[in-house]
Amino acid sequence: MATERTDQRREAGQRTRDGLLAAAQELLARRGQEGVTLREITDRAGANVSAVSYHFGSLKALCDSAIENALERYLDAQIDEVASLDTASGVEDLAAAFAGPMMRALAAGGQDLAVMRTVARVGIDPPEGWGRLTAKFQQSRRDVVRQLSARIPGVEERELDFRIRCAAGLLNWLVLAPIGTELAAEPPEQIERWLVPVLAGAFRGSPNVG
Amino acid sequence: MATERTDQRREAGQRTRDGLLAAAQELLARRGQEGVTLREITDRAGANVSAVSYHFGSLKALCDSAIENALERYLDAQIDEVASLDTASGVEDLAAAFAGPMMRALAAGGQDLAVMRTVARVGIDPPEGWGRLTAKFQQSRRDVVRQLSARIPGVEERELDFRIRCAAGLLNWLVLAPIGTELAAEPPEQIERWLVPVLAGAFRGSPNVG
DNA sequence: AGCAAAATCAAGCAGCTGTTTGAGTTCTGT
DNA sequence: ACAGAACTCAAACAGCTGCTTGATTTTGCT
Repeated sequence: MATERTDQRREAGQRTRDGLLAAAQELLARRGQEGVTLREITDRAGANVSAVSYHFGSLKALCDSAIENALERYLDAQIDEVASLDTASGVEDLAAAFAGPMMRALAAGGQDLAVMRTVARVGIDPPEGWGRLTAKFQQSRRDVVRQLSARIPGVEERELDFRIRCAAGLLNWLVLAPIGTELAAEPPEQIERWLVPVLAGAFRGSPNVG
Repeated sequence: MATERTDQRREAGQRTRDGLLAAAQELLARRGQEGVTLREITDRAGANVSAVSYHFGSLKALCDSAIENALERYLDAQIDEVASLDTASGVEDLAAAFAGPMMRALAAGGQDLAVMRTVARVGIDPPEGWGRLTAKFQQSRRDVVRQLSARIPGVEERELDFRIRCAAGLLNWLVLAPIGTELAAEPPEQIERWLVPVLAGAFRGSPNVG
């Protein structure tokens, strides 16, 4: 048979590897890096404890992988959504695009929400070595600064950057705190109808103060 | 001698009790409830491990006490500051008063900031029984809703309540996330000059959208 | 069929976790 | 002076932590 044929050993290995990643992400979202336990992950994934050492080297490495996955998925989604904005669109559209991935995950719940929670927790306790994604992270912010700068003239870039980080922080908070769960119980249209004005207002700032 | 005379035993007991509370709060602020360790607290406080059982009953009870202390100090400060607002003041003044305690703690650092971090973490992982402070917490929010409602007509109270919780979440985020540390390096006037417009903008929402 | 790589497994390791215990010290009231 | 309360302390406890080990099973290749 061709060497390209399905290698059942490697396939099974991939499956437990993915299961460990999924279980780790779920628990990271729920309790953060400090509250994650090796046995809890392996039990949930139906794997042996030594599978973690075998596939990832250590629990920390597994968590780092899970975090990196989550962060990359989120950043890609946000970068795409902001980049696809029409140049004629307003601040509200930018806010809606910026918050899009988070709002959808909030409404969807499940694993999507777990990914967002993991991302949000990383914003509080950043892992030591997250070098590979720092560039992508800063790119995302620079994209939004540019888009925002085109829509809100007369505010220097450093301040716009601050406002964007505030908006990102607020989104992270909504995903983590109980208020997010309450909000998720509302119909998705109301999430957007309530949240977008707040974000847009934060982007614009006070009208009378410089 | 009078029975009011200094009882050195009880005084010493109070001192280790307070030391344990302070150490617990410091560590709660830094690593959250999951990352706090009995021995780390007692080492930092220069006390014996069994002092925790003796004075509080358990590690969890000690943490609950520390959290309750922090939350009460914060809520009292915020309620006072918002209540002392002039009725002629605007949305920016309300935002400044609302954010006052947090902003000052951010600029001051040290133990004040640790208290705020503990408060912020509680917003994400609320302790099971925080019954005593639920009332004070809701009172604070109702006060701000009333003040905000007087300054922003035409928006229903439920939505104003949401905006206030967004503002509170943003403040909590600033205290916890690295951006807050960066912000604290700036002069205190700039913290206010940047943050108040964002909060006021979030309070007002979008001008063109209902 | 036979060999070797890939993957899984139960068992055990040292170290840390919160809590308990019983003896010890320090101070107060009588 | 003495009884007893208030407090501190070292030592031990069972249970959990992440990780390693050596054997075993499963699979692919010749």
